[in-house]
Amino acid sequence: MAKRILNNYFHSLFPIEKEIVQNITKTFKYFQLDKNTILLAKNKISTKTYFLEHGYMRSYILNEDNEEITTNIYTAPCFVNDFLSFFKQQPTKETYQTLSDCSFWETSLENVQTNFHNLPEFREFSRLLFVINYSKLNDRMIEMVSQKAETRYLNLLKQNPHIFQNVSLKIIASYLGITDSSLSRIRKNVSKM
Amino acid sequence: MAKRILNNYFHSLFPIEKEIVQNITKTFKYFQLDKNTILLAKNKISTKTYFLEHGYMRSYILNEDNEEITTNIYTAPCFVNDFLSFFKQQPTKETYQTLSDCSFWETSLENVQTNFHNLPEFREFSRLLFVINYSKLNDRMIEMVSQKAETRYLNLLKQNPHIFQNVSLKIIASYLGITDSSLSRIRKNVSKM
DNA sequence: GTAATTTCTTGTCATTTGTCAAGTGCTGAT
DNA sequence: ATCAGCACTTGACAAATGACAAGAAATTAC
Repeated sequence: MAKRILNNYFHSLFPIEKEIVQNITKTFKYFQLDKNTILLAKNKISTKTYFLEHGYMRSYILNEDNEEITTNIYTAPCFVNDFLSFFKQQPTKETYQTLSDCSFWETSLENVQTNFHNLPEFREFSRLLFVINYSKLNDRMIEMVSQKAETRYLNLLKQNPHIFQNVSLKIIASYLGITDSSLSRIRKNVSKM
Repeated sequence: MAKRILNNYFHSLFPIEKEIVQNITKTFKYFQLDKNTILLAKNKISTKTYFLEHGYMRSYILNEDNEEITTNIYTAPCFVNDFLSFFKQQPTKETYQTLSDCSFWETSLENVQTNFHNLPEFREFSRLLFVINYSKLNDRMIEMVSQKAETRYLNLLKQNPHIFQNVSLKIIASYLGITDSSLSRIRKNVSKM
């Protein structure tokens, strides 16, 4: 499998030499998963870092009533990592599941550590990836506390329209922090306007 | 001013040699701010990293109705950073304000960069700090989407009772994503039980 | 192709939270 | 000492969202 998409992802984030990217990605291995497969289960320790090349994924937790709360929806191409589990080598609280047939590139914690210590460019890249993820999470949190469900729905529809063709409304609803009934009503309202 | 609290903070996070910590913190400068002072204003670029030694702070944004939404409440001792602004050198969306008289240690981006490149232990520390912050933010986000206001209030009261003695209920309410009226009613309800 | 399952919508009603306005009590400036 | 402003509470009502159940539509399994 060609690593074109993986390599391009590095270039899209910040300026970096082709040779360095190839050096970083040479340890990445390709694999595929069918729809509705668990990539990383709750309570497991993440030992790999994953790049989602094609497809859709989500992470979710179970609340006290054993309902699945979708914490994130991933649209390829992107990295899919449980930072806490991966870097602190502790069990994850979340479950990572494919929402469509997916293709991935993975590499081990050891390879990441090696690159991190040997390649300043990889450190820059990792830091940037961290910061971008942190920032997205912060934006999402601000959205959750300061905007009503309809606004959050409209923002998601605008920023990520594809997921509405590929992810069930029930999952999107739990990502928005509402029930599927409420989302259904909001969609009805919006379509009337 | 003695750097005891600052130095101890490093040791409390992970095992690290005393000499290395002293090497890291030798460039930190001490300063104080009165209550209700802006540490870092919206649209400014953060050029310093701050360690809050004593006191309480918050960060907030303005929503479309120009209401202040508290994004974070900081209880000393802790680092107070706008990661995105600091590491990408771009304007911050948030304003950082003291909620009590505060004392700080600060150092420049250049010093952080130098330490980051020269000291593997500092890289580890930074990564850990980042992962911890990311994880806290993720937990908060999950709480916001999956629990009702009363539960969020009770959790905050349990995890951080001090802030109720030091931060106004209006600010705490906006941190919890509700109005001050609602928080007042919730408190009344809870006290009845 | 048919049955089973899942997804999505909708109705009814309850609960939570917001909005606005008023009132009380505290604090700080002069 | 007084006044202005702020923090907090409360009441009345409105809006948003949830809970539950039923049914329609789409998808999946066999």
